[in-house]
Order: sequence, then C-alpha cells, then structure tokens
Amino acid sequence: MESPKSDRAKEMEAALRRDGVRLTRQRAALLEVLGDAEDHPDANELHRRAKGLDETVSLATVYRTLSVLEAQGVIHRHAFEGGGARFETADSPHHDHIIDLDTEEVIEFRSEKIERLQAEIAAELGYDVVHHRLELYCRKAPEK
Amino acid sequence: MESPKSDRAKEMEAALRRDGVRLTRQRAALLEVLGDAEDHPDANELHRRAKGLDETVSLATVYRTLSVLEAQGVIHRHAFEGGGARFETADSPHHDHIIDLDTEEVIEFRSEKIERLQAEIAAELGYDVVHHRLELYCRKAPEK
DNA sequence: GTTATTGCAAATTATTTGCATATAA
DNA sequence: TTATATGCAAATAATTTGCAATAAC
Repeated sequence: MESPKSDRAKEMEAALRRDGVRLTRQRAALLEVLGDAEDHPDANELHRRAKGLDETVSLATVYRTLSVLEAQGVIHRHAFEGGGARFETADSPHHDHIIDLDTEEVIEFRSEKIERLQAEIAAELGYDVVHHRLELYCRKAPEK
Repeated sequence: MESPKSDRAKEMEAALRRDGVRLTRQRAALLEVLGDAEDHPDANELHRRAKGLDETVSLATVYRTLSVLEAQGVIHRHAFEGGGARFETADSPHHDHIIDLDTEEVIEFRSEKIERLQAEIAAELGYDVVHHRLELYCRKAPEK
C-alpha cells in the first residue's frame, strides 16, 4: 500500500459535494494534504504542502477553504498558545490535546472522566457545555 | 466601605518595586484599574478605564505594562476564543473558566478532581504538566 | 543626572476581503 | 452558460517596536 489516508480526502470531497460546494483543483490539493496530515499543521504549512501538489494554490484560498471545511464540521480549528490556528480532520472521535512545549508536537488523548466532570461542574452552575477546550502544555518527564 | 480592592493595586505596586520597575503615573492608573476589576477585561477595555484615572495613558503603555506584570506573575493573560487577550489579577488561587457564549461573561471554577486527572493522564504519556487551559464554552441551561 | 519609560506612528503577524478574471458544473 | 471560486493586493485586528522626548529615582 501507499497512501491509505487518501480515503479521508475522498470523504471530505463528498461532504463538499453534498453541500453543493465546487471541487476545484486547488481545493482537491488542500483536501489531499489535509487527509495525509498526521500532525496539526497551521495554514501556512498547509499552503506549503498544497503547493507541492498544485503550484497555483494561494494562501487566501487555503484560508477560504479551511473556513468552508470548518463550517461543515469536516475539520477542526485549534488555537493553541503562540502562533496561528492549527487544523486537523474531524474524523477521529473527540479528544483533547497535550502540547509539547519543547517540540510544538501535539499528542491527543481522551478522558471520559474529565468529560463527565466538566458537564457536572457546568450543570451545577446552571450551564450546558456547548464545547470545551482542554490543553495540557507539557515537558517530557525526567527519566524515572 | 468603598473600594476594598485597591489593596490589590498596592500589592502589585510592591511587586513592581521589588523588581526595580519604576512606578509611573500611567502604571499606577493601570494597577488601580486592574485591582478594581471584577471581570476579565481586554487591553482595550483596560486602556479605556485607565484613561478615566489618567488621560495620558496610551494603549502601547497598557500593553507594555501588562507584559511586565505578566512576566512577574502578578496577572494572568487568557486567550479565550474570539477577540484579544483578557486579563485578571493573579491573587486568587488557580481556577479554570466557563465562558458564557451569549454574554462573553467569564465564571471561575475549580475542580481538584480534574486537576488530578490531568496530571495522571500526562504522566501516563511520559509528560509533566507545566500549565494547562480548561475552558468550557457554555449557554445557560434551560429552566428545569 | 541617569536610565527607564512614555506617546506616537510605523511595523508585524495572522487572517480576511474587494474585485476583475478564470473555471467547475 | 453562469454562478462560484480564484489570485492578488489592500484591509483588518491585535499587538509590538523604534525613536526622540520625558520623568522616576
């Protein structure tokens, strides 16, 4: 096998068509790049990668398409500390993030317990949680 | 009583002096405003309030002073969704935030359980939490 | 009297938008 | 064909910075 992830690009493509959004050459390149991404790139990095597939993609189109995809719920936009927004496909179940302060690397995790506690706390204060943001800014623990 | 909070301004003043930072007229105004704030204002709002005490305070000085205070750990800077950074004095114990999506209002809460779980999760993945960010974006729950 | 601090205006960074042209459906 | 999308360059928004003037200590 070679690029098992391109299925994600196809799924995103389908979501666009479903909403009557035109699939341009530039968008196809961006979808491919998003589908292949194993990390959490920012708009600039996505632009850089997309240009590798189609030289004509402009940064403005990257931003515009990211907004469309986000509105469709196909990708998620994260505003981690420092720098601009970073993106990931929305096909994996909900999770929160650990950000390695030294490498900028992002690790995903999920905790049912924390999810539950959040809802409980909000409820006690008379609120419903619409969405949340839990980010742990971390350093590698010293060798045990 | 009238302004029981101004003690906070005095404490911040002391922190500045301790580090040999000069207490200018403009900084005094900002400290007063920060000390009196019961909410989580942004730089612009702080500037607006500070000008009420000293017409000569510029927005640039507000930003510069906020940076100094943050570096000293005297105030905290929060980057909630949408708009610019918002600030609060650092004298209350650590807490997280609920942001009311309809009013922009910020409610503070604290959960030992969540704090503990965060540290556990990070440890399992080989990390130490340096700091974190937990924000619940909420709407008022419908009447029971 | 020094040296930090100021206001102002210009610079930065990330992102958005107006407009004439190109293109997907 | 025709409305949607594009690239480019200019516009925003939040924040930072260079510099000559000013004011803390």
